Amino acid sequence: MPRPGRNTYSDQKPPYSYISLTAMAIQSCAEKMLPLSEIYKFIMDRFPYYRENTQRWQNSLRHNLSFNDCFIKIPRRPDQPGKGSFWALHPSCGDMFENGSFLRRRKRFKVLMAAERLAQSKQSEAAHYLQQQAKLRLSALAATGAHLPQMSGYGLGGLGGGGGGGGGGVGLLSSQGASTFKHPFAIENIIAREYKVPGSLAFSTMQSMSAGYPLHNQLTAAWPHMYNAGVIDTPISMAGCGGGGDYGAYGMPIKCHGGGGGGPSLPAIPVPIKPTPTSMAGFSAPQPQQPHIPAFLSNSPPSLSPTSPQTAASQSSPATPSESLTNSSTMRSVAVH
DNA sequence: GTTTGTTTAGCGTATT
DNA sequence: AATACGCTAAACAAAC
Repeated sequence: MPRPGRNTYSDQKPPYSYISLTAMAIQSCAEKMLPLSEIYKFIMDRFPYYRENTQRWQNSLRHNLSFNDCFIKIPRRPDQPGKGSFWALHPSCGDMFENGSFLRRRKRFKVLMAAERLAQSKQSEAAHYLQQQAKLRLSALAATGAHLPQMSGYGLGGLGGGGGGGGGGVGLLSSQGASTFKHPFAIENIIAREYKVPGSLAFSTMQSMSAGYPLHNQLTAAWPHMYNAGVIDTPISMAGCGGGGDYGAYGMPIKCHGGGGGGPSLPAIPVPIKPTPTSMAGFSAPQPQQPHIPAFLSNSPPSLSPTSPQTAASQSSPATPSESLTNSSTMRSVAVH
């Protein structure tokens, strides 16, 4: 894998797959979701290589978005007209690149019903598992959500030294606290390792990260009214992107427009775009109002990107994702490797 | 008309 | 060798 020079890939093709690039773009945005056009923009802004042959790579990128389960499509809200939906990362896709190569994933990410998988083994175990998951989710949400600004789970809370910290100890929470978590696709992690971390160490770093990230927190933050109104029942309610979430993964301010701070926003209802082939028929989710919280709070040491901040990736005002996403089969699924 | 999204297909490469 | 993954191309439909 070519090792690009510092700060720029010049015209060389970046050593990242489209999946990586897309994930970077999504992660760079405070809302952790971007419309396709913004993903394009991010990639072109950051990688000059992709300023040419746009039709070719953009077609490939779209293919990847649709084809790979690690990307979730989130429809726009009705009051936010625009083309296309928003794209987010599947909460459980964090360890796709466990082998440290962003050119080639360890294994293709696919969603599969956790319960189904368990049911394949033992029904009683499945029930026990689901009960435990529900408890852990409650605990994790209670421990983190009450204090964390929206982005704290992505290490952004560390920008201000505060933010999250909610901390550890409970269930899925690691001792390092949620505020230092950086999603594997956060560009700090993706690019920083290029310069900072020898491969093996980077791998362990990646491996230390859990297989997910607190998407639920985002969702809750994005659509607090959904929760407050009882449309979605959740133990936490957080501020929107105006509440400290104005920084992207690069430490750059990210404009959170539209519904960000408190604009009138009717939530679009994200739908499970990629229903798992194995349907949930015959199986009822244990706690529909208690979304799947992956072990996202298993933190990695904070890594600073040597790359200078460039552009605030997103100026879009995404439709805030809905809890229905977490209730969907998508959220009840697990990464299957 | 353009953009977005889905799907299928083929090929090359890496991994097992 | 078989399989998995990534990339590219293309066709098509839907939305804007």
